[in-house]
Amino acid sequence: MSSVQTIPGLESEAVGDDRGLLSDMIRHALADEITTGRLKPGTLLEEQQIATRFGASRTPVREALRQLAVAGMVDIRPRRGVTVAMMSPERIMDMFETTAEIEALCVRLATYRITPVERSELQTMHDTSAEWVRSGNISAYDDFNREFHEAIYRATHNTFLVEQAVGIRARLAAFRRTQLRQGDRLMKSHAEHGQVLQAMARGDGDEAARCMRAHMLNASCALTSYIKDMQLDDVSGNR
Amino acid sequence: MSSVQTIPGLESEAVGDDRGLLSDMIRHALADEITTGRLKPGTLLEEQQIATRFGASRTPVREALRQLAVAGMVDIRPRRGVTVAMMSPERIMDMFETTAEIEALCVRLATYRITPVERSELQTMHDTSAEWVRSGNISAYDDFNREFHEAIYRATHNTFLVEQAVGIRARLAAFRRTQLRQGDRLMKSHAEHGQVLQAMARGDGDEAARCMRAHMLNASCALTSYIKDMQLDDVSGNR
DNA sequence: GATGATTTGTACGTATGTATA
DNA sequence: ATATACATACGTACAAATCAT
Repeated sequence: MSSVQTIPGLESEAVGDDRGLLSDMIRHALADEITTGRLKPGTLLEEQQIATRFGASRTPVREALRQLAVAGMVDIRPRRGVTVAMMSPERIMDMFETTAEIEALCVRLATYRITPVERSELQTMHDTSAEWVRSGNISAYDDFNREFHEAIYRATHNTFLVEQAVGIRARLAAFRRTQLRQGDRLMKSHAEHGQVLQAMARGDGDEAARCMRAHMLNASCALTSYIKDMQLDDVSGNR
Repeated sequence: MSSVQTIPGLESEAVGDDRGLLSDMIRHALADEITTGRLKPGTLLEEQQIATRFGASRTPVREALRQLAVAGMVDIRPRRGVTVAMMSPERIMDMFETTAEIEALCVRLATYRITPVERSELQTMHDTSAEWVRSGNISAYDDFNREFHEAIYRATHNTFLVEQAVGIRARLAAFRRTQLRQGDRLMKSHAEHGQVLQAMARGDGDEAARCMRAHMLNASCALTSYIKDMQLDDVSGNR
């Protein structure tokens, strides 16, 4: 279950950096727990508690929390503590719409700029994923899904855009994960990927964009019902 | 010269918070100096130096720098120091393209969702800006320009998208500022805004998006020549 | 509403790692 | 190549504010 969430700007260097900064380790750990949903919105994050948990002092913990705040994953109310970012249903929908639009944007650019090698890799990934659909391996499909979409980002050959897209996608990971369990979403998702690839193959960027937008909105709809259950936090949506 | 750059996630609370966090003050100050270009890419930022400059200890400075790193405004090389983020010409172009696409995206959504009041305000802003074009008041036009584009973001009624758009725009502020001085860019910019507004008035979101994309790319071209001069930093584009 | 406990915000000290002579 | 200098990374200490009673 390699749930390595790569949030641009939130990783210092490539893998293998074992003697990395403590604040980085803590930040990665917390970011992962937040994106996977293990740390639910509204949860208070006490510095000392986290520090002892990681066998560190408060200093690196504070730095980690401050950085997560910029990434929008936690909210800091000065002198009142840090909480996992509250996501109102409206905000979640806004984030989904933004993701859908940015993905559509990416796939349009990718259609015009993808290299033969990239196209081949993308198709291979897609074909391979059929196996996860057949076997109902949601976890594997979820991993593939991220790889698939990120491969499209990269095919834009716009590094900055890739970072933005990956960053936004990561922030919705907790919600997307469960979305695939809804009904026959897995199969539909696969089919929609196929449509996107076909439009890309025809070089029709606008159509690919439309397909992608529809794909994302379908995923969003599959999620809508679930979101309401997610709101197990009290009425403290305000301050 | 009210150059208040609002980077989403980089401000803790509304105005009036005088006894705010020191790290926030420092971060805002540094962010402003970086976005305005007063602090040039590649500049080394020493903790102690900044601390004494702000009459603070190194702790809040460190937190500020860490946060700026997540926002992509500085680069941190562990135990080697913090430098103002290097922007390669390729990266700048990537950022410009991304901005152009996101602005296009925003104006399309805005076309369908803008309220009559918002539409009126936007038109009024545009009309008023004609005065700055006539008088050649670049500073005033630059301020208006940001307001104009952000008003379009807001007209999407997607809070998250607004935050993303504003954040990306802010990171290009240093480059955009000078771009308006190029030739008759001021007048052209105004005319292009008018075309965008006309397309919006017709309810033609796709055409508005095309106009906006063209508008942004024109601004980008006006800048290309300038960017090369900006590269006064050595060949240390690598690590 | 006042007081005590807890937690955050800032300052400072020390060690480790990096750059330089 | 070794050693020196220096900046960073982390820990600890204290002050101030928030909250809980």
